[in-house]
Amino acid sequence: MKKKITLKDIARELDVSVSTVSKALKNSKEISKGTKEKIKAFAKFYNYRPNNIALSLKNKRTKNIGVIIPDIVHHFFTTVFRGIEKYANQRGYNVIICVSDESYDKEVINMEMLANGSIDGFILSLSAETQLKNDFIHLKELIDQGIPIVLFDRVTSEIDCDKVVLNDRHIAYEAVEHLLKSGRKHIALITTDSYFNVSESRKEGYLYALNENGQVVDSNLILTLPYDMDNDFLILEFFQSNKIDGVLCVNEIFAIQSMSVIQQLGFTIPNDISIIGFTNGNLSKFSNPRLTTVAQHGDEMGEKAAKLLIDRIESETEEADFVTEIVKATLIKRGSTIN
Amino acid sequence: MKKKITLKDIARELDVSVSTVSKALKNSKEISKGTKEKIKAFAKFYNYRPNNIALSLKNKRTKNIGVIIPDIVHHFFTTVFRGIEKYANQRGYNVIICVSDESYDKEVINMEMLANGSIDGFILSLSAETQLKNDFIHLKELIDQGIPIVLFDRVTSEIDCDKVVLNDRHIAYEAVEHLLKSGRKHIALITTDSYFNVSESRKEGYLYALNENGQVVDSNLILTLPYDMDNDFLILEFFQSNKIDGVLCVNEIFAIQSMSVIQQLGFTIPNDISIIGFTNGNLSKFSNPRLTTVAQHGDEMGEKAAKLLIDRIESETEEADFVTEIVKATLIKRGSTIN
DNA sequence: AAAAAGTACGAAACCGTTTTCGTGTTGATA
DNA sequence: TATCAACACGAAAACGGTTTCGTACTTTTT
Repeated sequence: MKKKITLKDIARELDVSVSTVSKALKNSKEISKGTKEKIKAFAKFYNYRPNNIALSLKNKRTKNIGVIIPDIVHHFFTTVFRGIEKYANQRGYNVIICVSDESYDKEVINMEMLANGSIDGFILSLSAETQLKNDFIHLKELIDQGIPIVLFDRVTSEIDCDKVVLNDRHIAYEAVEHLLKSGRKHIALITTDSYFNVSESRKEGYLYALNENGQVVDSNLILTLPYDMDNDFLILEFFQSNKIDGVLCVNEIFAIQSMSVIQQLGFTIPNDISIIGFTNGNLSKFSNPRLTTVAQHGDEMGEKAAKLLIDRIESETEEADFVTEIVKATLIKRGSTIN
Repeated sequence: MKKKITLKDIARELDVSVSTVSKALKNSKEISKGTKEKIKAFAKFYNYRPNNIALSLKNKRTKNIGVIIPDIVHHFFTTVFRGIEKYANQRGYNVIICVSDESYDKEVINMEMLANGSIDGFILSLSAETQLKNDFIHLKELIDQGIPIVLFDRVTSEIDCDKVVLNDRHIAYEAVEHLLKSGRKHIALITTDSYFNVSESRKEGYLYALNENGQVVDSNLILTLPYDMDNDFLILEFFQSNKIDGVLCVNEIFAIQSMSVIQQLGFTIPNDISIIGFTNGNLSKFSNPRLTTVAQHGDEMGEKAAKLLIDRIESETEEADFVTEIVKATLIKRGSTIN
């Protein structure tokens, strides 16, 4: 077993001091050419690599960023994470990830675990429970300690920090307009409980599009489903008891479930009923017909969030103003709507 | 801004030594009751938390584990990761994740970045390129340095370490038997290039099941597709030019693509052709008909891998023998086969 | 009353780096 | 020949903890 070699080991073997070794490896001009070469050769031969932990302690920089997301088995979050990881790696950062599981307590515990020196900053998307409780002291305390935070997607106006969000309202508007343009008259919305700020924004876009186009809003055509439950029956009932020719769903699963129910009821898509979903994941890509959907560009959100965070971590000058970056969603038109 | 408080700060304020503070907070009997209470109260009031980095340096234990996976936007890997994260957190470990992107070089770079003190051990699934090159010196070197490694799913016999794998061969056998029992005679296999050990095992199971049941193996009925490409046309051609009444696909995407092609060709599922896939993700759950598939129990694999790793990290006694744990897959029977 | 034992704390080393501040030696300058 | 840079290196502090060992003081034992 070849144990990792330290500066001290090199110093001992070469009969110089630790400081000389350190300087030689950093190419300091204080050290003579000969000594430098000798030390470098030795270090290379024994594959010396400085110990990250010691560096972190010295520099008070870990080069780690913490990511807290509500769920990892979820297409959107994984794409965001991929963007974060890719960008962070490019800048020499590693990513520690914790899953809050939509729980306030886990979010708090995870953040506290990491905040004691393990990371230089956080990127997070609020858990459902946190949004419901509307309690953000844990975030405030960390910010108060000088730890930078970037929120993405599920954000809150209660916290003053950098944010990355989707233009949810506008893209929902655009989606509904797309339905209207193909002659749809009875457009439904299938959404989640409104404590998700994203659902709320999408609903606003939906309502706005109807109003702008002189449609009356029928509240019966808005179905609010609990998050992540088995709601096939509710959806079935919804389509049975309402006259609907177009639907906007705030996520991919609702859209696929609706598609299944609609086909079960003997309607054809998109002729009888058009559907648009959110999230351009495998479900949308491989459904039959292919689902028209809103691509949220998670990778881009992740990269933007990571850039904001790392820039702030590395900024010497205190406190640039906080910014909110808006990622523009794209409506991907496929077979579930008439184009 | 309330900076984090250190032992030194407490010592200074309370006019005692750093060692006294440290001992008091650890409830050492060396310290008098009064002093302990005073120090604890102060620490609590100022919300003292020991610095993880300093602890890591002292203890030579980071309480971090490194996870290297080929892809994060992938149902199976995310479920494994969820299992790892859940178990590791329970035991007080954090998880640093790096994505190799199926690239050998990235795998090496990521591992080297983390190996210099950032983590206590690795859990990884080999990248496609690594399996293709069949080059594992990076793993060997780390093991040689005393860093424990656990391989899962995409493993290799070249490396002697703890492993967690699925009983791929057996479950493929079982899947094919399920098709045979419902009277299928012409069972196809859609698989990936054989440098993936898992695909190879599944193929073995397929062949074995046919042989055991007195079926002749028709090599035309084995379609090998490049990984993660657009192969709709190849699949179409495959079903057009062969008489097939049952298919086993080594992943979910191939299964869904096949389903789509089959339906496009006017066949009905499962009556004309039965399908079985691998991975019980959303695609399988929400397809039409629902896909009979092999549940790989990623969560369980992740938990097992994390347990193996942490046990080894924390084992004082050197070198227990390496084990290979086998997770039993389950065939989930749904509408794409006849039961 | 002297010796032994117990109590409560501090000093210092250590983990692996970086960095500041000497310091001894050499060669050049006045 | 005394003075002064320049050169090449080492000692030590610092990051924030833990832990071993020493010690002054008090209490118990003989």
